Amino acid sequence: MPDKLDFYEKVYQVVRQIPKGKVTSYGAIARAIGSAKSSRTVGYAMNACLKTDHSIPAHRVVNRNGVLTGKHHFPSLTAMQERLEAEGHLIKDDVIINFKDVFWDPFHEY
DNA sequence: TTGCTGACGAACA
DNA sequence: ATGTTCGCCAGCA
Repeated sequence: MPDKLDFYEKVYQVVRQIPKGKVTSYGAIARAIGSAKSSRTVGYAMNACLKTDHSIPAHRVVNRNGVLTGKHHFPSLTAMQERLEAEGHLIKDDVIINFKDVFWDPFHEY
C-alpha cells in the first residue's frame, strides 16, 4: 500500500500520543514506527505537519540531546520554546533542562 | 531520472 | 573529545 504515506501516518500517530508535559526525540519516533534509521525523515514529516495539521504537537519533538533544533521552522523563533515552557519545561540555550526526566519513549507504549 | 538537501543519529578515524 | 561519513527517505530542481 501507500508505504510513503504510511510513514507520515505513523509519525503523526506517535506524536499525537506524546503526553502533555513530556517530550520525545526524532530517533525514538523512528524506532517506534519501525524505521530506526529514518530519524531525518521524521523531522521532515514534522515540518510538513506544521503547515497542514495544527493538532500535532510538533514542539514536543526534539533531537536526542533535548535541543530544540526545529525551532527555526516555527512561525516564531521563540514559539517552540514558549510552548514547552508553558507545559512546564525549563529551557536554557535551546536545550531542555532535565530532558532525561521528561523524556517519553513511544517505544515503551508499544 | 539524477542529484542534493534536510527538525537525526550512529559509527568511525 | 571532535570532526567526518554514511544510512535513511521524502521533496524539489
